[in-house]
Amino acid sequence: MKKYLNPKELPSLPSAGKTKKETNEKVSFFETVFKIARTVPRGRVTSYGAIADASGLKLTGRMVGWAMNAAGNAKPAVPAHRVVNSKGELSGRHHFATPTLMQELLEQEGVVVKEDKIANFKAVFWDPGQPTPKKSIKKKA
DNA sequence: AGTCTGACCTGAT
DNA sequence: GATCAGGCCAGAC
Repeated sequence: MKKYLNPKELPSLPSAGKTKKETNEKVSFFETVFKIARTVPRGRVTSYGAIADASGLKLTGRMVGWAMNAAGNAKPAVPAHRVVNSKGELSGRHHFATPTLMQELLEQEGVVVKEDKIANFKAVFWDPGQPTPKKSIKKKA
């Protein structure tokens, strides 16, 4: 539930990367997430958790989704539409320019979306940490 | 410095 | 099998 009683605006969003001192060479985890997100080939989708794990950092699914927010501001554009939750649902579709844009983009890439969910999620799933999917979607350590 | 949020995930009931 | 609750890290007020 949102407690934003004050309609000031959306909850502060990091400046798409350079939140602190951009003068510092230390890059934000945002770029890391973007880089992995771009690793997903066309027609494939991945999950937030997978990116978080593949990032090598201690990032969690929330951080990934959060970073995806800045994805729209990142350049080149990050294929956030290829990133869904572990259930294969287009959880972030509502955050796109239009709630249907995400599905449209996926369909354009050949991904079958049904009821805001990836039809053959297991089939189109792509693990950034394991580019050679055999059969197991879960890649427990 | 403390609090709250966040496009989530996993385990437990 | 479905629903509930907790936990996770990082950033902004």
